[in-house]
Amino acid sequence: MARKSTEERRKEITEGLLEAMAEHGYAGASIKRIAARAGLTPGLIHYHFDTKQAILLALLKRLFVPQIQVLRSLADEANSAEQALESVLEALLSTGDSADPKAVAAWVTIGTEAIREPEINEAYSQALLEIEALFESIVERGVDSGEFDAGELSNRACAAALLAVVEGYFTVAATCREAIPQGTAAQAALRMAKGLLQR
Amino acid sequence: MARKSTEERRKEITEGLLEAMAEHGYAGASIKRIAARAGLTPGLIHYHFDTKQAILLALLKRLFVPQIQVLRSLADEANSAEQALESVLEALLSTGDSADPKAVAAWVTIGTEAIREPEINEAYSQALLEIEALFESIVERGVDSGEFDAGELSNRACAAALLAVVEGYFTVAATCREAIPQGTAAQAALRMAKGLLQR
Amino acid sequence: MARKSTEERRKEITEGLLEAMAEHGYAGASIKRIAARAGLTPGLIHYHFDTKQAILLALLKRLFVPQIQVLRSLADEANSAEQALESVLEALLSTGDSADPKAVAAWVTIGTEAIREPEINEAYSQALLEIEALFESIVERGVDSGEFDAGELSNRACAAALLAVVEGYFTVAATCREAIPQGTAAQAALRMAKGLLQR
Amino acid sequence: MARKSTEERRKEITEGLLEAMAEHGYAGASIKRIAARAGLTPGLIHYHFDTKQAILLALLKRLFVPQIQVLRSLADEANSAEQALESVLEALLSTGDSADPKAVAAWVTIGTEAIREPEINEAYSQALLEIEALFESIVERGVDSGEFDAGELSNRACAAALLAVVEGYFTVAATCREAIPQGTAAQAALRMAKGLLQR
DNA sequence: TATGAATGAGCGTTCATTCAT
DNA sequence: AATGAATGAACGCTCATTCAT
Repeated sequence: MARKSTEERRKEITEGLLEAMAEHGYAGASIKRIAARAGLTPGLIHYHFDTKQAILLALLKRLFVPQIQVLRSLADEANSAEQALESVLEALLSTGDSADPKAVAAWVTIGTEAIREPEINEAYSQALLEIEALFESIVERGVDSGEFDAGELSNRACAAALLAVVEGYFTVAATCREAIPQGTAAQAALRMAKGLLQR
Repeated sequence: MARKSTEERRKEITEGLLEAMAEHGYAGASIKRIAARAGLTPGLIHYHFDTKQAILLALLKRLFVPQIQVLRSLADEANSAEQALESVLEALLSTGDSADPKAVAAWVTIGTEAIREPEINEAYSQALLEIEALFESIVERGVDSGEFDAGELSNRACAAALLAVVEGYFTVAATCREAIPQGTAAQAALRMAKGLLQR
Repeated sequence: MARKSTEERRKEITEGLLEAMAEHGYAGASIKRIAARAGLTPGLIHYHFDTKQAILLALLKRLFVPQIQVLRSLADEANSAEQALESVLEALLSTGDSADPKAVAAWVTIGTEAIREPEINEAYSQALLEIEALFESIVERGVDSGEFDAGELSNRACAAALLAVVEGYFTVAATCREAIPQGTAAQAALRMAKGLLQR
Repeated sequence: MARKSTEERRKEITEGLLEAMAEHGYAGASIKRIAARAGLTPGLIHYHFDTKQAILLALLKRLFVPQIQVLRSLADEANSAEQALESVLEALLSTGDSADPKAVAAWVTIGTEAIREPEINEAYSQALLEIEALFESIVERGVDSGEFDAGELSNRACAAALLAVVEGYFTVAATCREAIPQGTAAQAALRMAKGLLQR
């Protein structure tokens, strides 16, 4: 086995978990399977990660961090709150609707682990809260500019609703793709968002 | 141990799975733990269920069937499509928002198992499709009566969006309750639904 | 595999540990080896014992409890403190000197585990303290009757010294039998004991 | 890392084993832990020692050789056999009673490894036999000078008894310090030795 | 000398399932 | 209908040792 740096190996291993998890779930993604997917020997996994959970946390980070950065850029570059909303939902849901199914399945699976593993919960909750905060900033911008009106709801409650829409499309896409008419997720979400925030 | 009918035992066992799953996830809900929660001996579990997966399917049914019946009644009894929408969302999301967290966690967990277990997927997908069909019938009723206008979206796409909202609130509630301002889920969902379907 | 009660199995398993430990030490006495010695399958070990350490504790008890009972009887039945001392040392050291080498090796091995495992330490310490207490009661009896005189030492310090003699013979017997001229342990120990306690 | 001579490194490594063993026992003293305690990298350990067992042998030597030399000097410098006995027991048991607990624990731990590892057994046995020989020479000197009388026991049997006392105090001190009233070990041992050898 | 990635066997433990009672 | 002992495979993880660098 050619020697590589820990950073390279860690990337390969999280990728191995992604693939193993898509096929077998988290519990079924055994160290042996992760290793096989990554083309490594099982013993090496624990040289680079202390625990299996640590791999999951690394995968969560790898899925989330680039995504949230893209979303923030899109929001920043938009000329209006409405445009920001549109491009963020588009970015999230053309993924949720049609793009990398493995990543979506992994995201949903991580969410389920987060229900009862405190450390996973902390990281996953933080991710959800960052997405929510992004939505809230867009809502606030729209309210300030007069584009939006949250009615009786707080900006935060609106942001939570938008977060729920996105997470919900992920869940449905991962479990019952046929329930979502192809290509309608982003459009329907945007329509709901505008309805939620209309003057 | 006094002998009980198979039906009573099956109910106790699915309840045991619900509780064990809330604490340990599906993989962690061992037969031993399920038995302990149900106050039974491990050997008895396999007398009433062939496999662990069969218990999960029974739990899914137990969670879903009464719920969909209630929802259908609410929709039928409503005087308008809008009122049907309101009472259905209210029924689903006052649950998703504040009611039995164990049931919500179990539902989300079952969804994740459905990603890769064909038999679970079939049952879970059918459940989602039934909820979607209910939403679609409400949308159709509203469109027919002139209350709603789905715009460029098909009735089905609108129903899928409403399904996503509900599932999304469940997921977020199960993993990061603090992300949802208390008591706003049903109201925000209704606002989105009306925006989605406004004339 | 014929079905037996837990109590029978637990006895077989502690016996398996005794034998595996004599040959491989505690760390080397793997569950697999214990099972093989006991003629059981590995999975069954953990049905009857929660942890490997629990087996060690059970073995400690099995080695110690009958022994201390015998010693107490011997002391009680003796007509004088001197005779009590003689029969107790004889009982301990004809064992330590020549009898079941596996049991002696196991005892010494358990002692070493007791250095750093708190639960083992508690049980092993209690065993040592019970032996010491027995010696102390004999010393006290002798002092009271005028047979013995502990000089500047407390009765307890004398008991500790006697305990050390016994434990020391065990250790030397387990590691370097040739260092002890055969059949001299009990006699030499008694001579030392009398010297320690002479008027 | 500045390069150091092999001899210095070997000393650091045996010291690392001593500390790791005090906390985790021999089996639990992994190369990684030894390296960490010694402030070295794991790979380097096997540059200086072929096997883990070789480190244990080196540690045994490091603990034993300086000690036996001191003891021999003390015996040589004494004006009488009795004085020799007194200073040797004092040197051994003010250690066993109160001094470096890590070294005592390590000594006892090495003894247990010696039960079943032939190479360790050889080295440990030799150490015990050298201590015994020292005691035997003191006994012989006393018998020759008329200070001592071994009675029916051989000089060797007396030496073995003294060895047992010392080893026993080590064991008890390592496992159940509270069993030994502080500061009494050397005094009680000497009283026993004199009793053993009295005219 | 020194590093730390890599190996593969083995560890204690858990598990769904079976089945004699 | 019920018990709980029994099975054997698989689990996450640790390990002494090797070796390319």
